[in-house]
Amino acid sequence: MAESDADASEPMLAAENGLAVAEARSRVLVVDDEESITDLVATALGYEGFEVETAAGGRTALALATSFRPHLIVLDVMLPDLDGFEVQRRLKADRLRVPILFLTARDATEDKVRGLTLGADDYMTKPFSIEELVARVRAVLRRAGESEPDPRLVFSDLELDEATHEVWRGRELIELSPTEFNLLRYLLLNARRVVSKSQIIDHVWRYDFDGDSRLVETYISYLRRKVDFTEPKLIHTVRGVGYTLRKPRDG
Amino acid sequence: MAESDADASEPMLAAENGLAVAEARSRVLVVDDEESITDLVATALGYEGFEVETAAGGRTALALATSFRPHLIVLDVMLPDLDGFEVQRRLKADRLRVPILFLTARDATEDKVRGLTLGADDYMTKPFSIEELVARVRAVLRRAGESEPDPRLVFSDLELDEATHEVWRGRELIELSPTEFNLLRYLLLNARRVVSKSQIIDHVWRYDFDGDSRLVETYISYLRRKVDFTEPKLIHTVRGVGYTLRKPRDG
DNA sequence: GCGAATTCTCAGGTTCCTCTCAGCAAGGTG
DNA sequence: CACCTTGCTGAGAGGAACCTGAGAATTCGC
Repeated sequence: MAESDADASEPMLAAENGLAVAEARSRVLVVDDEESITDLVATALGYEGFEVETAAGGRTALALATSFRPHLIVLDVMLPDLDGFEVQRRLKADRLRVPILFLTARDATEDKVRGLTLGADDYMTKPFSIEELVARVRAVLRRAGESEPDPRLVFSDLELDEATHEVWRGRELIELSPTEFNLLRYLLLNARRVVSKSQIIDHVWRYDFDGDSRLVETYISYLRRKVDFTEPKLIHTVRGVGYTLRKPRDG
Repeated sequence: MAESDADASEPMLAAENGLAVAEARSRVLVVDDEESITDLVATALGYEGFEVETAAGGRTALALATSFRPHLIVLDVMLPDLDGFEVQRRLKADRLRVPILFLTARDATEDKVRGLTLGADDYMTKPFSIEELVARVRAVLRRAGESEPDPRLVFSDLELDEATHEVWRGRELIELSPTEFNLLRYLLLNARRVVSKSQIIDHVWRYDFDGDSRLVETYISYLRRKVDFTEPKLIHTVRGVGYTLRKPRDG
């Protein structure tokens, strides 16, 4: 009986699947007064391997900024006590240089938030999709110099660059709409694994989407036409279960 | 990039039964107001080696959550007192982080259940099949306990991967329909053990299936044609009793 | 605000799957 | 062997899951 239960000393990186290898866990602070939002974001980021702390207001956030020392703050602009910009100002005043990903209501913004994308900071409008949030968190950390995985997702001759938002099939550059891009990225992140339609909806669509999950079929159809027009076919239906990226035959 | 190499020559030394390695018994709490359901699920999970407790309502469930300290809760959404989501909310409020597998009626879903496949949680629609429930319970526990390698079931040169839904016989990739896949998984889980046709119906088909158990013969026939076309034959009939996976030599 | 791009809904068509049945094969028993 | 029981498998009806084109609704860019 070989009892090597200690630890799998062989990291055995999952072959083709470019799945998360042990990175030094980045700490993320999530600030929003709606608990459903902090829950959602914390769950998603926690599952992605981040160390997460949450706060419901600006003052708590400032306190945690010094004790938890996050590498990034996901910060709602609208807060009951101090608004997001005020939090940012005070952090700067305290010489705490930490990049911020702002969350804002869909309409309000435009002017105030513009200019944020210049520095290390970025912003997203609510409601957002989980996959997009995760992608931006990684992007901001990458810009800020934290070590983050290569923003290139590759499977067979299909290639997606998160930084430039370009997609290639072989030598051909493909134009995708935002949703198509996000769906393809999700499939690439889970290459070879079968993902169900509800998983897709949960990750790729905005969290307030309440339509039919059959919409996924339509977008798969779009993707097939745009990126899977050639052999080998990569997008496969697993009837009754979901979809998967897979090389046909002797993968 | 070279095509996939490696594997292939793996010695396949799971000669003996690739059956469940003894895990520290996980505790599962099953909550449903129909006793027939809790009975069914509790029996099945108990037989799979889980320590099981049941509750008929939300309040009892909450009480047991603290005293029984389950690793996972199988929770009906529709309950007489507190509904499933309320239970989830209160657990969170109490800082009891326990993953939940929700059970919902077949139609009701889509709207409220959305978002559950994000983190550790998951859901199933009623009526379900026992094997699928067990598979999901394991999947959720695996996710919650941090990633184990791909859940592969192996017997002789027959191999089934639950994550990618791929089935191999030797080097050949096999296409299976959902029911065929579930049946084969059940046989693999019970490798070398003889399972009767009624056991198969009870575990692999939805619990409200009321057809003839001779249907199993048809599916065994399909499986033989697809995965047992070569020596050594692995699927064997035990006349008057049932079926079993077995290598011809031993017996 | 207007046109264009994108997202989403819907329904017809298609493919594949499930399940039933019937006739034949194989094992068991007198 | 004759007979009976049990299992095997091909054929096919009906249905479920899926695909895709067309167009309505929404959002975006200017």
